This record gives sequence, C-alpha cells and structure tokens, in this order.
Amino acid sequence: MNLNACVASAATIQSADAPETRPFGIAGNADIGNLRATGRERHFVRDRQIYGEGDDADCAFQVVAGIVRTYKYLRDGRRQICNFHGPGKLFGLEIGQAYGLSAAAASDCTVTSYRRRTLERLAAIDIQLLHQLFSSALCGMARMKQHSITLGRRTAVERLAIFLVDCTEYSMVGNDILLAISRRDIADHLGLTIETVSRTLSELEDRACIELSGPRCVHLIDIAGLRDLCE
Amino acid sequence: MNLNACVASAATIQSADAPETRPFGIAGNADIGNLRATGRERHFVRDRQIYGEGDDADCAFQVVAGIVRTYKYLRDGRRQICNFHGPGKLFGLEIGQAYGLSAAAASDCTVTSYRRRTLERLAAIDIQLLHQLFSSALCGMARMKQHSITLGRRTAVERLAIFLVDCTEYSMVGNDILLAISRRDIADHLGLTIETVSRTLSELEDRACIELSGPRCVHLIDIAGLRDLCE
DNA sequence: CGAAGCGTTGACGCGGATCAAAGGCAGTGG
DNA sequence: CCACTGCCTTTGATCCGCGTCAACGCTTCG
Repeated sequence: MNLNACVASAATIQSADAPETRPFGIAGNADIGNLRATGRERHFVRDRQIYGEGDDADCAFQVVAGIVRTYKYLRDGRRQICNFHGPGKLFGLEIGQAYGLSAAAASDCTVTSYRRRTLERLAAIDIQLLHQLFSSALCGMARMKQHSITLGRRTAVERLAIFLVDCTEYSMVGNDILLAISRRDIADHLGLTIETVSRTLSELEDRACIELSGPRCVHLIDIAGLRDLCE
Repeated sequence: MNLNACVASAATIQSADAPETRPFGIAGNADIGNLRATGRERHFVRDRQIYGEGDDADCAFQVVAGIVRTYKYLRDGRRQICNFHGPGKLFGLEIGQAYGLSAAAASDCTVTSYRRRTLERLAAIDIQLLHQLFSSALCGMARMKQHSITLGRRTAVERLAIFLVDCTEYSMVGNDILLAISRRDIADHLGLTIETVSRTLSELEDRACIELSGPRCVHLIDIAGLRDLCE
C-alpha cells in the first residue's frame, strides 16, 4: 500500500468540462474500479437536496460534474458548509447509521450513487477498492484539518485569500477564476457573512491582489500576494 | 465490511487508568491486530513535541495513555489545535510525504509508534487491518466535521458547552470533569482566547450549568442545559 | 519568602455581524 | 424595445462579541 497513491492518481477522473464545473481539490479523487458499474447516475439542479442530516445513510456518492456542498443548519438558521465536493470526490460515506450532515447541489450537478450494502460487500473482498476509499478519506481529512485552522484562527482577508488560491487550482480560465458557487455558499463555508465576503473581496481589489470583473468572475493580479496571506 | 465496526469495537482498548488520561472520543479507536507487535512504545512529558509540521512522515502513532494534540502555528504565533487524541486513537497517518500538522503531548503520555513502511506493507495484504485504518479515518472525519461547524458558526458559550459535553463521556469522576489539559490548549482548540474561555466558564457557572471546583475540576449541575446549548 | 506560571477578572478596542438601502442583472410581460 | 419585478451583490452605518491589555490572586517550587 502506498499512501501517496491518492495524490499520484489525482487526475484520473478529471473531465474536460466547462471550467466552472471543475472540482475543489482534485487530489483525493477515488478510482473505484469494480464499484463503478454498480452506480446509478443522477442529476440535481442547484440547491436541490441530495440527502438530509439524520436520514438513513444507505447510499454513498461520487461527483461526476458540478459541485456538491455538505452542510449543517443549526436551530436558529445559522449554516456551516463543511466541504465542497467537485468531480471525482466521494461523499456520504458514513460510519454510523445516519448521515451526519446534509448534502445539496451547490451548482447544477451530476453524481453517481452507490448502495452502501454493495459498497461494503465489495470493499470486504477488494483490497484495491478499500485502499482507494481509505486514501480518499485521508485526503478528505487533510483538507478538513486545514479548513479547521482557517475557521479557528484566520481573519476574513486570509480566509478569502485561501479560498481564492484553492480556486486557482481548479476553476481558472486564463487569469480569471469563474466562481460556480454563490456568495452565500462562500460565506457559509468560510464562517463569515455575505456582506463580509463582499467587503473583503473589495478590499483585496483595493490591495491590488484581484480585480472583480463581475460577481462570478475574479481576475487575478497578484497571486503571490494572495499566497502570502495564506501562511 | 461493516462501517459500524468502528463504533461497535469502540471500547476495545479502553484502559482503566486514572480518569484524566481517558480519551476524547472513544469511538474510532483502532484494533490494529498484527500491526501491534511491530510498534515501539515511547513516553512524552507534557508539551514535548512528537513530530513537527513538514517533518518526514515516516511514522504513525497510537495513543496508549494520556492526550496528544495535533496543531499548527501560523507565522505570527496564532495556534490552532485541530484535534485531541486519547488512548486508542491513531494519529500521524499521512497521505503525503510530510506531516501536515505538528503533534505534541497535551498531558504526560505514552504512545506506540509504527514505521510507515511496515504499516503500508501490512495493510497491503491484511484487509482487516486496512479496514480498521479506514474506519478510524472515517471516525476522525466525523469529528472534524462537527468541529468545523463549531469553529465556523458557534458562539463562545456554545463552544464551551460542546467541549464540556464531550468531556463528560471520557473524563468523569462522579459528577465532576477532571480536565487533563490547560486553558491555553482548550482555547486554541475552540478558536478562542484563554480569557474568553475563563470568562465563559464563569458565565456557565452564573447560569447554574456548572460549578468550578478548581481550575482543573468542573462540577456538573445541569447537563441537560449544557446539551441544549449544543444543538 | 520571593519568583514564576496559571487562571480570573476588569476596562477598552476592533473585526466582523447586523441592519438598511441602493445598485446591477436576468427573466417576464407589455 | 422597454418597463417591471425579484434576486444577488455591494456599500454604508451602527452594534456587539470576543480580543487585547493590564492587574491581581492562587499555587507551586526553589
């Protein structure tokens, strides 16, 4: 077993689709071999829920195209988006009987669903598959760790810089980032409000790091400056 | 493969040690069978570093006794503790060449170290072991998700309530929580300052949820009230 | 007894939340 | 083609929770 496999096989499922449907975090994509044939492809329009927190976790999913968010609402309406999942990413794989979070389409998207029973049966006899799942989980862990550092200790400017630098790896067209997701989703992922996201993007524009060519288009001017804000 | 296994086998390694050395999150402990014999036991006094961010990740670890923290320092000294690891918990298992975080003893502790090469070799042929590692990773994921919700959207009072309720599962002596870790570690885990932690504990005392019998001892009065703050 | 750490408490300031209003911009209907 | 409507985003004014700075008490240790 080589734990670097997940990084090495990163681009296996990478599609040549329109840039706005590209993944957040290519590394960690699972090449799930035999399992693939057992899946069922489904489409979801933007904001359509895929599963809800507490539902019976009888399926796991892999994104084909578009972006999925996993999130939780608190009683009073506060929402935290734990993760975005782009093409190739697995989500909905649970340790318990019920989903711990809800999942919904952050943009129009296509996902493949796998019966959990099927997945467990195959993984019990297919060490390659299990290794892929494990690697995928470790990659997800690494991302979550970094994100919890961001949420726990970073300022709004730093959070946006990190978000934009993340996007540069997957949503670039020339020097422009085409955002597939809304301000609200960005805000709820970064632990901010939409107003603060908006203001902070304007501040980054004032600092000559970026230029806002439109609400969904960020032109990069000083990537090094952005990266410097990330560490 | 049954993903509930991790929950089911939760208490396998649970020791009968002094309460302050009990784990944060028993569920997710790995029963790593054959691997066990290859490990080397090591002791660390409080605050002693186990590995540093960026170091070559040639070993993984399992806590035997005490509590380990994994954390990152930002350039200007801000620190975020991503996780505490109690007895039975694995840490330091990486997807890349280097550790993504640092690890240190949050209390005096004992850990078993495993050569990564050995671990990878065994896991490549032992599907039981791999399954244990996978379950452990999924449990870790579930915890990280919950924590990122806490860091992204919850108030100081809610964060402390969650922390205390977590502690009730592992550090109880009668109706008292005996804290093994310092205010600084609590603060850096919850994304707060030590002053806010202190003030907020006092506020929970004013609200008659707890009683501070000493800096390291929290007497529980209204657990239901605490739990109510958690959702 | 003094010094050093840790925890608590108070005063004050700031970053980001909240509240409010005013643009874009797409979709719809005339 | 333009007016209207509703949603998303931006911007401004104000507020508030938590951070910062400072002082003090308690415990431990020499």
